[in-house]
Amino acid sequence: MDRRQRKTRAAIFQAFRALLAEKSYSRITVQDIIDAADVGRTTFYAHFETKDDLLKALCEELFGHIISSTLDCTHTHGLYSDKDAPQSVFCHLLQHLQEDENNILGLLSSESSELFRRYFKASLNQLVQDQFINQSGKNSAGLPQDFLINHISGSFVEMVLWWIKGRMKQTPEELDRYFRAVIEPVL
Amino acid sequence: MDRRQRKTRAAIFQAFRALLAEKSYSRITVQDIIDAADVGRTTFYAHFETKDDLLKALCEELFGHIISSTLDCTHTHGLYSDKDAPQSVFCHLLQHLQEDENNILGLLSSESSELFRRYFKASLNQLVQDQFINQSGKNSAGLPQDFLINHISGSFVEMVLWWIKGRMKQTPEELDRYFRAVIEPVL
DNA sequence: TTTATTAGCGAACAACTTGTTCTCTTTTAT
DNA sequence: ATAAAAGAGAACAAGTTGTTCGCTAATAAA
Repeated sequence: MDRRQRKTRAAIFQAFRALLAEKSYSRITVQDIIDAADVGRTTFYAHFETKDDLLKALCEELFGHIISSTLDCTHTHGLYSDKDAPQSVFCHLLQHLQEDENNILGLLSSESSELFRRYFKASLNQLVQDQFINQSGKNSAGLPQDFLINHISGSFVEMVLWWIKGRMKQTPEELDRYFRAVIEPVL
Repeated sequence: MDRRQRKTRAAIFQAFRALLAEKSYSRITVQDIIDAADVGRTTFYAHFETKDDLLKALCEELFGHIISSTLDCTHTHGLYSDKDAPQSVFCHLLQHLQEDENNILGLLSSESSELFRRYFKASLNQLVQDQFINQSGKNSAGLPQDFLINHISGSFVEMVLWWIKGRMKQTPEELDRYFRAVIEPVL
């Protein structure tokens, strides 16, 4: 890929993140983005079809990175098979999120970023589903598998949002304990 | 209130709902609404400050109705105190949602209706919080109370969305059973 | 190093959206 | 019957979107 393209793409992403940190997605205009990124209008539309397209690309980049990195640690530890492992998959995820604080969390907490939430959850769904299918074929209490998957990833997203709104006072380890407490009983 | 105002307000609400059923909130313009409601531009802005304001009003109307109706039944049955009551609070809620299928569910499932989700969850939060505070002062496993409240209402919203996406194949009673199965263990 | 290719710039553009401000007409309450 | 309130309708500035022009500069390949 052309160096110019890389630079432009990076500039747009960075500008977009900075803007997302200060105002809600729906109020950010393409004009804002190209002003902040200091690129021409034409250039923006050469890279992305729409603003939504940009958000999608950003989500894929961020979550793709986090999830794949988390999946790596899955090969050694199961989802929750090793009950007292200091590094459960979800704890790993939370740590990543904490590290990416400036990038991701502003995004997630900003109102109306429904698209962002959707990508986050979609990534989680896949992660959880992989774990369920590869590991335990049994679902407790006759609950539909997709219901359970949805419940787990949905609860996780909700928890993370709650965490952010509360200014992230808890450590990833604490949060992980909370999450285990409400999820393990249903596994 | 003036009869004209009532009629106008109703027309706008109805037009708004119809539009929400067919396209996403973010793509609905004020122009669409006033065309569908057949009211003047001035009239719309005399009633609502912005489009968001309209959504807020609609949410308050819909959820206010459902929640308060559900709260009534709370006085007889506790949240889950009467374990096998045919009418738990959540089941009650789900039945209401099913009845309002055409109105509410299209709204909730439509993409980007983050505001709508927020109001739904805010209403639920209050409902759950009331139950928690009035009823049992003990939270299991040392989980923070607001975490638990968030977990419960968040899970409920997620479940409802999952329900809708899956074309509402389950009955409210079935859903209620699912929900109890994943929530009761943490109470 | 030269050259063809590609990316980006900047301006202009039509089409649309928003929210406001007029004037004029109709409905309502009293 | 009449004053007050609500709505219609048109016009408006300001802003947004996505596209299309040439024109310039960076890049990769020869």
